[in-house]
Amino acid sequence: MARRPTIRDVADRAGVHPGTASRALNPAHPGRIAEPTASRVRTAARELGYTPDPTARSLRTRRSGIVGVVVPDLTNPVLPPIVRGIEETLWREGLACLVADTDNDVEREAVAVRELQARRCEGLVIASATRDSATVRALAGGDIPAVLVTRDVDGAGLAFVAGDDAAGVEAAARHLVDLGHERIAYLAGPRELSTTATRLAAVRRTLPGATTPVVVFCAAYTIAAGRRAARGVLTDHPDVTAILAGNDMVAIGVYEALAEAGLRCPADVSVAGHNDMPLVDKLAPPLTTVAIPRAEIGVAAARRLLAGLRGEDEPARRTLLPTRLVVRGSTAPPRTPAGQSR
Amino acid sequence: MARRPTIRDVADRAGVHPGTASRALNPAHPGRIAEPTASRVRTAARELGYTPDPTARSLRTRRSGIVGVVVPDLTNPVLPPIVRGIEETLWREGLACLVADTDNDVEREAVAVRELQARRCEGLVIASATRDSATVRALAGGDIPAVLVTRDVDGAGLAFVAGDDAAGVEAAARHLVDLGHERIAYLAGPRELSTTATRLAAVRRTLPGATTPVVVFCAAYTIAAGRRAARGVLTDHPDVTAILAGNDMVAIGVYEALAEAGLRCPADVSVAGHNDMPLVDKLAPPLTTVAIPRAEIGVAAARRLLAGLRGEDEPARRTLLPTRLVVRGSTAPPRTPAGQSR
DNA sequence: TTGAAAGCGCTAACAA
DNA sequence: TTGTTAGCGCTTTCAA
Repeated sequence: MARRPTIRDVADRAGVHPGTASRALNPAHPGRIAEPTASRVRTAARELGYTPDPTARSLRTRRSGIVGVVVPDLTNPVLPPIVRGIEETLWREGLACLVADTDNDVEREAVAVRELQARRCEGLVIASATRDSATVRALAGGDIPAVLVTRDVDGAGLAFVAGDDAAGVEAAARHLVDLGHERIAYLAGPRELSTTATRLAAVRRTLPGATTPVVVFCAAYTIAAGRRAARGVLTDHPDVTAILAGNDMVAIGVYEALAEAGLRCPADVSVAGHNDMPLVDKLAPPLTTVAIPRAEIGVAAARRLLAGLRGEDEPARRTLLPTRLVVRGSTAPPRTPAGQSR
Repeated sequence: MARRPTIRDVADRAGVHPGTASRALNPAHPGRIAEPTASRVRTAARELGYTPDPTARSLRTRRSGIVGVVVPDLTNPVLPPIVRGIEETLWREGLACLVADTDNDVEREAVAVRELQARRCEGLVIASATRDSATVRALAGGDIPAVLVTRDVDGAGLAFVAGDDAAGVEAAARHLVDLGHERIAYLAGPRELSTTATRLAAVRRTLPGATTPVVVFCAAYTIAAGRRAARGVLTDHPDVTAILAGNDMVAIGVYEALAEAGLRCPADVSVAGHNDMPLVDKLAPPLTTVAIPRAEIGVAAARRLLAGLRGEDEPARRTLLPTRLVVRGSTAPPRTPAGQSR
């Protein structure tokens, strides 16, 4: 037999009707099957090496067994572990992941979601390109469940799973204050990301009064943007003794700006980042940063989606997983007495 | 209309038969359609917001429009850019990627391939867990085309796309020799990977005679394995003045072992890596390494698969893309006169 | 050039 | 408990 076996072949071999064979192979469905019959069918299926055709099954059941995963940039080290967590968890439940990389482009995000829906995916996990994505917002109340990871979208009202950035940033800010820093700059990420707002709010909340931070927004979460922003801060606010960066890439940009300015870290300026991406513990100096539970975020997002697929109604709209401040060599007490400029 | 429009709805609206509507929407097929009719159908489709159901189409055409991408570990920084390149290229051709992460486990690799085939994927792009994967070997001469990326499988005879590691390693080795190093150690990767063999062979070819290298295999491409291997080398061969590492993670392990031993890089020992992974240019010292064209490898692999899908017969079984030696601060001339021990 | 009809492989409602 | 029948939405032969 050249073509692959169908349910008909199995039924013939077991001497039953295709419908019966189908039921025998898909238990727990309406219409119990006598054990001897079921066993005969299973044997026939095994002998033939039968695997149900997912396409035909999908057409009939209107379930594709496919979940769409939309990410802004697979190259961003935060995302692969998350995708991995999603993928493993879903795969274990018999769901396959179609992954789409939008390259941080809203247009491509729209195309990806449309394409995914055309392919009848049953659910979506999305790390959106921007916090005001119309595409994502349109998903709310749609016919398939969607879960946002890492990046929330304003007013979408969708399930959201991420690390508890606020707590992490708060710990980082408090750490700097405890070291004795009084002039702290915060290099926020790009305005179009929800993470930027979350982290910035946490900083503002944690550094009140005397230690009111200098805040500068970076155009992107990149080394170059961080370097530019840090240059500005060092020029305009020479009394700053600590810089809290929106993420690790930005923090590395700060390292570069400090080197350019002939300043040393942490002797002259302390620096802290966010994400604890690979190798930041090997930098000179090793970077103090906020570690986020990447794989767990992926797993939690997948679980949340599975709950949505089962029709469970929003048990928890927001799931924030614990983050952890990792203190390394880039933060130290300010060298100069408080209040004194360099 | 609650349900999504079918070809029937389009046909009704255009006042034609479904078969005609189908042909009008899929041009270049047998049976030309009169332009006015075609135009009417297209308008109707547009007005209804019709998108063909990929499931039904698949069932009929026996083409799923899905390609399987199997990777050993999405967390390995080499892979995401490759996956991205594959995914973008394929997506542009209307093919979607089902991504499976095998966690470097042969068993899971087998399961993933089986599952992917059950889902009727039309082709596979695989970075195999090991160079002797029976699963991958079984794919040769199978009914769907498969392309190997980065990691080859012995005797599989499948299309293979990767960076030209041999040339890269050769350049690195020659660089060390040119600097004046005469005792060079090579810390090879795990034996079960084809990259290990390729790179090692290149080293052996490049360092003949007097500079015959000390070779040690690492249990894995990790920092810890690199550290262990380097410790051994430093103890057993104190005259070694340069260490070429199987990849960047191993090189970082070497950095650690040197620090433990109170040796400095590059003053006491030069170190070079492979892959040019993110941030190795920010290490202390910045790592000399071989850069591989990651995204391009992904694109090339996808193109190769597309060729296979079109039935083009093996235009080029092996595609090796140019690598580039990036010289940074971790390599320098040996401090001690040649032949003299530290 | 278009219509008619069949069927991809499966499952679910209904009947026996 | 099992068989019968119909049909998911599409494409593609065959006829007209």
